[in-house]
Amino acid sequence: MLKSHGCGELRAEHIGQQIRLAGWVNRRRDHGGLTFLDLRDRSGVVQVVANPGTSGEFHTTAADVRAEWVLQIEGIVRLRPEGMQNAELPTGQVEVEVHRLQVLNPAKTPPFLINEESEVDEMVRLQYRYLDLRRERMQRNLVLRHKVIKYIRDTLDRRGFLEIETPILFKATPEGARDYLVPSRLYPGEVYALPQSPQQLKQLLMVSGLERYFQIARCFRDEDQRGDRQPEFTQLDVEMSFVEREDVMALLEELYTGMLASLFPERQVQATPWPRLTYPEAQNRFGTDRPDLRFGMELKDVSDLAAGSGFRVFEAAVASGGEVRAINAKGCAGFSRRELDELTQFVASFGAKGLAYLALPESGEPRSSFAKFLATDRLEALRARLEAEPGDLLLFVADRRAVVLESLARLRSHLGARLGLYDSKLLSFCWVIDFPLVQWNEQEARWDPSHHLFTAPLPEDVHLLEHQPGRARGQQYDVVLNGHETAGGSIRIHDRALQERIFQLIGLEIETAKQRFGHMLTAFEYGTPPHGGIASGMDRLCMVLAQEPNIREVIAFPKNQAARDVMAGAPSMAEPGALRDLHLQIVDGRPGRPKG
RNA sequence: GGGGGUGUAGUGUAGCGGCCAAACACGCUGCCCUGUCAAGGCAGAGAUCGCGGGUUCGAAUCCCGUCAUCCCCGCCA
Repeated sequence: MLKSHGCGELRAEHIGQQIRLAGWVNRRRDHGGLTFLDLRDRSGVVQVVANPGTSGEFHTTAADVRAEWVLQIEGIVRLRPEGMQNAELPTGQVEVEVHRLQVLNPAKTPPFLINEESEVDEMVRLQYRYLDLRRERMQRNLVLRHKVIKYIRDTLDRRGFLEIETPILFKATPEGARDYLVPSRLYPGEVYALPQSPQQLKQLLMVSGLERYFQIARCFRDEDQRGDRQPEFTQLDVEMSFVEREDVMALLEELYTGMLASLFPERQVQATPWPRLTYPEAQNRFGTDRPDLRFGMELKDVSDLAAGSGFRVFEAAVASGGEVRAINAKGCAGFSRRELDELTQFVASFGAKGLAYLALPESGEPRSSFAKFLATDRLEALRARLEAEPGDLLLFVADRRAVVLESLARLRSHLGARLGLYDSKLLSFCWVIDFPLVQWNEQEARWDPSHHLFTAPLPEDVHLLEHQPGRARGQQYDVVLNGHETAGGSIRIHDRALQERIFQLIGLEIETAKQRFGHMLTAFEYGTPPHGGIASGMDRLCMVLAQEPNIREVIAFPKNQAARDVMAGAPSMAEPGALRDLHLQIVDGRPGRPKG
């Protein structure tokens, strides 16, 4: 080893020891006759001192080095002189007196500062990701991610789970997200698909009798990006045999609760055990199936008060089968016209045709877009329902139910963040259960599975499949963390006949199903144990734990918004020979861009 | 596919029709300096204001287009 200690490990107990260090120059403070170098490696930073008296010729070398040069240093750990200790630094009691200094590698001046947490344009960070990863923030995040995954592996191992790898080259499934396809060289026109998740494979492992499987699985989906969505992402994938819904839920809750206690004891969890909401309850109270429970501002149905109120917008919505709902933005009665316009524009992007308001100032007359149409007793009833006090601002959307829920749910999160209604360090988990098994797809005029097509219905709801499929609940469960969908799973169908009824229900011809899932259906005929599982997004979990605004900050080499790797320049144009091998011809599209 | 924001030295920003052959901070280069730790002092280099076109007597500044990037909608079983 080129070093005997990590820079950040040195303490008073090392005083007097002859040691070797190797690392990067974090900072140089040159006083002419005396030169300080902060030497950095993954373990931290320690001050190194060179002067002509103790370091001889190496003092000159020390004066010549620059930030990010790679050095090896031999020297003695000294107690720092009285008054020169640095309480800010874990190694601040000591310093290393240089006896020998070797430049292992000089460095160009980096495009941005490595040694401080300055804001840098993300494109530059991604282009020089290897330098960005040298910075404290990213090292901290990667360590956090490692610890999270290590904890999961250790704990599941102790609980009898096997970690089993599944193929990256697999079979395309037209349902769901767009697949990444890999053309086959050996079979013209045929393709592999990268898995959107190991869903089918883990169920087959249950058929195989492995009973308890998990994997830290890379998943691929060729859809447009978001701050919390990358083309490839990592899931904790779990599947268990001979379990019921409660068993899987208990496993994941214990796993995460234990992890937080063990790795993040300082982080406050809002409630344990995690609250449970049924899907209808989540929809009704928060307008979404991934409610952020860190704050209130629940949606209140005021359709009954809106009907026949005299305000045509409200009346019309209710009369045509829609709803009127409202939220109470506490203390926001002072919002300006401009601010209200902004909120209106905000909900408009989710389909709301308008945003009615009733502002109740501390003093003076209420301001409202509709109050003049309403009788006093109706206004009073509205105030009462929304528990409005002087200073509050009530915001109403009247529309189709789906639009009302969506736009108010979004408005609620928007306001929650904007008004700082919660402690951003707080962790608020909840379960959402009892999802409808299938949802009506208006465009295609058919029933679509709301989770996936192997999800089992609740036993007591099976009879509904025939005539009221929309009312049948699935044995599905989602974990929501601070408004982010963090995990989701279900008990699967292990009965061939029931599986075929589901195919029938969602309009999947049995022949088509056989083509796509024949291996599954056949497998299920050979003694399938009842089984279920869950999958949890590691990137989103780590993002929340690291308190980062997007998952790129917890991924070593992420793609940008346009799904490009700006460091390596991927994707890039294929060599003509490679295309020929793959039996491919480019018939359309822009020629490739030069790599960044 | 659509909407919005941003683009000015290496980095972060200011300037938003003439006072700008562009300012500040950090970084960088050189010199001075033996107790600093965001070291300090002095001197200096570094930008055709993303790109193209237009309006104007005059454009970093206004308009159009384009590219890049971020956020969002659609999409993501």
